[in-house]
Amino acid sequence: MATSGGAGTPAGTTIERPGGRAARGRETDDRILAAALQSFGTKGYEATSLDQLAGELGVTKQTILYHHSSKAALLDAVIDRATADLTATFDEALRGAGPGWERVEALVRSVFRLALRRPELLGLVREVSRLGAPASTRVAENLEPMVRRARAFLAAEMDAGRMRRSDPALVLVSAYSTVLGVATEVEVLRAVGIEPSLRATVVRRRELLAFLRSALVAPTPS
Amino acid sequence: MATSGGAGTPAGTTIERPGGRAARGRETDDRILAAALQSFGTKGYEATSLDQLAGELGVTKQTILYHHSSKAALLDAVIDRATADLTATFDEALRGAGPGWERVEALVRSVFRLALRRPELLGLVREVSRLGAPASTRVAENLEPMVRRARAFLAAEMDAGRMRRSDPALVLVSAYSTVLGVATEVEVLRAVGIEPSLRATVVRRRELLAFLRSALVAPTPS
DNA sequence: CCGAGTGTCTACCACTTGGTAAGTGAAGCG
DNA sequence: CGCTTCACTTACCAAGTGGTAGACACTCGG
Repeated sequence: MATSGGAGTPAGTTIERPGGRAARGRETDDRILAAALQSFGTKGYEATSLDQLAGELGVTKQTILYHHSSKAALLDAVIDRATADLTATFDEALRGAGPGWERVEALVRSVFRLALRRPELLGLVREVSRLGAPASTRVAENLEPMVRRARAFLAAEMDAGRMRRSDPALVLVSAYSTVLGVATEVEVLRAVGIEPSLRATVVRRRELLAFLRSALVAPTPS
Repeated sequence: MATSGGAGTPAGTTIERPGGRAARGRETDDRILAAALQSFGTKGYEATSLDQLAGELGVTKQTILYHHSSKAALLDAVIDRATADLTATFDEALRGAGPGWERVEALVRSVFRLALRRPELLGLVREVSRLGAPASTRVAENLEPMVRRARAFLAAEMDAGRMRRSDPALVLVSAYSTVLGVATEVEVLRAVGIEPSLRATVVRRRELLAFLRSALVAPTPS
């Protein structure tokens, strides 16, 4: 019932906003991308159908295919937007942070905030890494600058003797897995008897930081 | 061509083995479960179709549905088998291990061996935790004894002062995420420039153990 | 006011999905 | 022998899947 047919705006009434005709298209595309990100990131790519996506938007599937030539192309666009969001978020978080360990803390805080407020972003990363190439390659490329900076940071900290010496790339993967896991693996947490709640999440973040700190920071030569 | 029609055994020739008629059914079901585990664990549940699964087995889809009333039921059966395998593998690994940290090492070694030899097992765990209930509940229930033992182990080590004191459940999740991530997240590893190879895997395991050891073991009061 | 272009819709399409109904052949049992 | 049961098949089906073709409405530059 009326999933299509312009239920959003009264028939014939086209809103006249600055930008005019072309702006409506971009606005629709924005909504498409937002809904697709939500669905891909939480339900998964295969489990999301264009029909159902269109239904949620009050639009027909063909409108989606007008803006993105195929489902795969839509995923690419979603990835681009999501990775841009991620980079921006982390840049923002790091802008205010001081040097050294503070930066790690800022990043972890940022991830936990994302896990609460925009779980679909982290979900998409997981989903795409599961899907493999070519989608995963795209994510990797988009995040490459961030990854490189992170690796350089770790290397510098190790050189300065503030972090335990080892392969920065491997440490990065370990830390990544740990953080993303603790922040997002709801089912695993439930399995060990941790129900999701705001209070519990704060505790979890604190414990995770302690875990990471022990794992990374060089033993002080007292 | 000839995906169906008993291409496996010459028409009319029914193998007369001890066990006879009823044993053939169990054998087919074994092959079904093995193929389903493989596909669910590597390609994913939704990305696996019964038709294609049947094709690989040289059997019709209806044969699968004869043994398992639905795709979901098949997943349940696969989960039961996989979790039993996992439990057996880890029990075996722990049987020979000594006390304390040696047990963690034995477990990590075990996970890495699985990642190389039976990646579909670990893949299924990831996949199911992604799918959520009711499948994830089943995994959780099946692995509950193991989880409980692990938590008790951690608690005991902390009590004995050999491990850094903190919430055993949270430490378990952290360690779980780290180990499974480093062992199985091929795409993430590729993203930081680590191509999968046997040599690299050994190095990865050693570094991971160092990472875990720093994270978990209590600082010796020297 | 006209023609081009943009954004969206209706109407299809070929194909695949999980699942049902009904049957077939062989083995086991009285 | 006939009857049942087991293992499996052929033949379908309704409901989706991603994707194409073509029309319609509406806006804007000329």
